[in-house]
Amino acid sequence: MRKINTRDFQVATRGTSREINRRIALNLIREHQPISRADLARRMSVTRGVAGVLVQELIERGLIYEGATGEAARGRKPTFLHVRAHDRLVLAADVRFSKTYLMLCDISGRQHALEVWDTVFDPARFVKDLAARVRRMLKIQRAEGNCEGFGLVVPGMVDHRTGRILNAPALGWRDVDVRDRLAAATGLSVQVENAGRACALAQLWLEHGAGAGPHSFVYINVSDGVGVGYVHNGELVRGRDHIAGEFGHMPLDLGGPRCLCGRQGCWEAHVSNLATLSRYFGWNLSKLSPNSLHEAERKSFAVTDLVARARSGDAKALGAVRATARFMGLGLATIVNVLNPDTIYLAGEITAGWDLIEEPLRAGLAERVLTDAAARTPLRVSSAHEYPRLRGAAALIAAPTFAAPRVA
Amino acid sequence: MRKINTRDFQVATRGTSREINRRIALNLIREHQPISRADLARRMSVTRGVAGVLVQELIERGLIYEGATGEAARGRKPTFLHVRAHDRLVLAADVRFSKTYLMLCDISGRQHALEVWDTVFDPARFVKDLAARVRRMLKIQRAEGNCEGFGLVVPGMVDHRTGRILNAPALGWRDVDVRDRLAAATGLSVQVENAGRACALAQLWLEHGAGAGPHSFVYINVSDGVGVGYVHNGELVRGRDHIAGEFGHMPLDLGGPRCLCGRQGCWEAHVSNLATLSRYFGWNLSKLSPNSLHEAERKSFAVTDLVARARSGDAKALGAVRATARFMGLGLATIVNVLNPDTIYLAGEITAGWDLIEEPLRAGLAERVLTDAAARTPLRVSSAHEYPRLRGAAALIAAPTFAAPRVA
DNA sequence: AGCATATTGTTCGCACTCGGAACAAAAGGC
DNA sequence: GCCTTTTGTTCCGAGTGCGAACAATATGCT
Repeated sequence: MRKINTRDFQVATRGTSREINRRIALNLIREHQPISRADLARRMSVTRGVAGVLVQELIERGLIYEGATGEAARGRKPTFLHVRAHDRLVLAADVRFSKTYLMLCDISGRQHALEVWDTVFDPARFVKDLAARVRRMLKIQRAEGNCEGFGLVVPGMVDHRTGRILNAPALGWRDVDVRDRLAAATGLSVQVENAGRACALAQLWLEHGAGAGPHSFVYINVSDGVGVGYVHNGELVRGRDHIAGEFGHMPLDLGGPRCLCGRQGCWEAHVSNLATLSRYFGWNLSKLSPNSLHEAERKSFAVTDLVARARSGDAKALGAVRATARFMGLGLATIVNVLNPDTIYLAGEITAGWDLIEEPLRAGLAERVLTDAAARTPLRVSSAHEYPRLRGAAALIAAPTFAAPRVA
Repeated sequence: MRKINTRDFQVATRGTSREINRRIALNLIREHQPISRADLARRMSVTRGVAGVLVQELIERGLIYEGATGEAARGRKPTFLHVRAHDRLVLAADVRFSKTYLMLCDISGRQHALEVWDTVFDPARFVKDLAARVRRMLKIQRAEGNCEGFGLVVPGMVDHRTGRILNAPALGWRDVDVRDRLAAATGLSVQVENAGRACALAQLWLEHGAGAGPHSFVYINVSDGVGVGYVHNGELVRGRDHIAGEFGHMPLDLGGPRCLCGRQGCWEAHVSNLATLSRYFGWNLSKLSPNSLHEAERKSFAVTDLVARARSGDAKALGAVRATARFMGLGLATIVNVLNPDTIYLAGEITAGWDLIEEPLRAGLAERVLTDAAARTPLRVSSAHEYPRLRGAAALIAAPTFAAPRVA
């Protein structure tokens, strides 16, 4: 029951019905491939005649192709249809504090090439360097002129509409225009997005069996900070100022531990990797410099190691991990009470110890959730796909092909 | 950029384009009435021929009517079109702890009749009594057989799809089916919804100039508890278990004051009328019975009186009101960080003292909001329309006439 | 081998849609 | 009285889904 926005609507033309049905057909083929025209017609509840025309148009536009002939118990054998994906390439990049990742993949997220190097922090040099690597990668992979776009993922707040990076503390970037500069330097259409939201997009568009997945969910990545992406009705929620989903800094405890953002008691200050390690080492957060986590990293001791110690019988490590888990649950309770999503996906180093943390996490959740049904909200550790952020960057480019047409 | 749900989609038929454009036309007429066919055609960017057909069909369906002839500087004078509203009646009821309200109004929310009486708490007797009053009201108003539906608003969690009231502590109702019983007793189609969400619906569908209003907003009503409705993209967010929007019980302070829900530190426990009065009278919340608020009511001293005292120079009253305002701002900060709505509407007794509370409220908001832009999120005290909950109940029935058709 | 049956995929007429142009109707200015 | 302007209607054309008939292709039975 959506209200029509009378200041921004889309009148239906003669071609609107076709447009709608073509998109539906494309998505059904994507999720049930290989599939015949007749089967498609049955799934859409239209005649085979209509399905045939839709398929013809999708083939002409290069979105699908005819494959082998299938088997049938009786009657004429069907010709199978497939979505054209393996030769439709996109570029994806992920800028992090330590490293920058660049991947060439197809629109279903299958990797063709990958390159990793130390992050360049100066925006101008960053763009120049990245553009050069892009050109080289496209040349080596013989993909010049055959790349449909470039998705860039950044740890920070991003205005996806204008492509400006509003604030990325880990990189020291503030109000930097990366999209247009990168587009000019590479000749590609560039999309920029925040890391947490990108992961949610990857989950929505690229996960296997995504058709059967929920259309309203929250994706939570707990690592240096807490990255969150909120998808409602198959649509990423970005918000008026592009900050929607910033659950990391909601307070659990106004007088609680100091957060890197300068405030006290943020959820992030209770559950980030730094918070978990601090519990183990007895660090005093309010006296730590913002770079302490990277010091710990340099000492090459991360949450993954802490989980390993907890697993091998270190009671103090187990205690630290489970304490974090309880606070994770308490924060999730607010998310459940407020957004009441179909599913919550969890990611981050600490989820490697899911068997250790599930019980205290669910206890924390149950402690503050309002109904029994809500306490049973499915929690799923994000499937172990590699590079969810890069896949999200790819989804930025792939999604428009498959998305519902804008209507009414 | 919405993903098509392949398990629940709507194929376009021959009539889909017409359906879409008819709805757009209806909404444009509603928001710009009186309006001519030619003007409608210009606003829709279609030819006058198409607009003429759409208008003809809307007239045949009884949704609009032709009114007077307008004036024009030159040329043939236009015939004005209006949405038919004044003779399309709906019933709206609002059940509260003290009183139950029943209103007969038209689909634009204009009141025709109103009745108020002491709430009956036994569900069976409640339904029987309410149905009798409905019949009488329809008879007196000569509206029998001319009422398009019945919207019921309840203080508690409601499964809008099945019409079951899951939990309404103020009424002592738990898992009660009211909709079907009420539908059987009155012969009307009945819709049930939670109070906070109903207010949001009223704001979305019935406010004057709603066409110019935001399509993503949060409506917050602070009174006995905190009622919230969240509208995203012109659509009310209800959630998997129909609890979405329960911001009242997010923690500000895990060790904070005890809440009526049994937990500690909920936002509601900091800002409800009971919390505000407790600050003034020095009550100890953890020792209060759940009915303390009603005791205060019986003493006929409410937050409205507290605001009056604050205004007349009672420093302690002013302090209590402003302390609540700061906590309201702190909670709003989480809402802004998480949903980042276009606008936040505020309602409740304490907003009567908006000039007193705006400054500490905005200070609390700024304290925890992540960007300057977000701190500037428009806060608007809900326009002083009477009975927002009853108007919300009416909107439950009126909305389907104007909502966007389901497509793709 | 010949025929019935079953299934896939195509083709055609029909009713419906928007889009554009021509038209009639109604008003004011000269 | 005629021109100009604006509104509202009518018509035909091109594009749509829908149903039925059709051709193509396979299997099973006699």
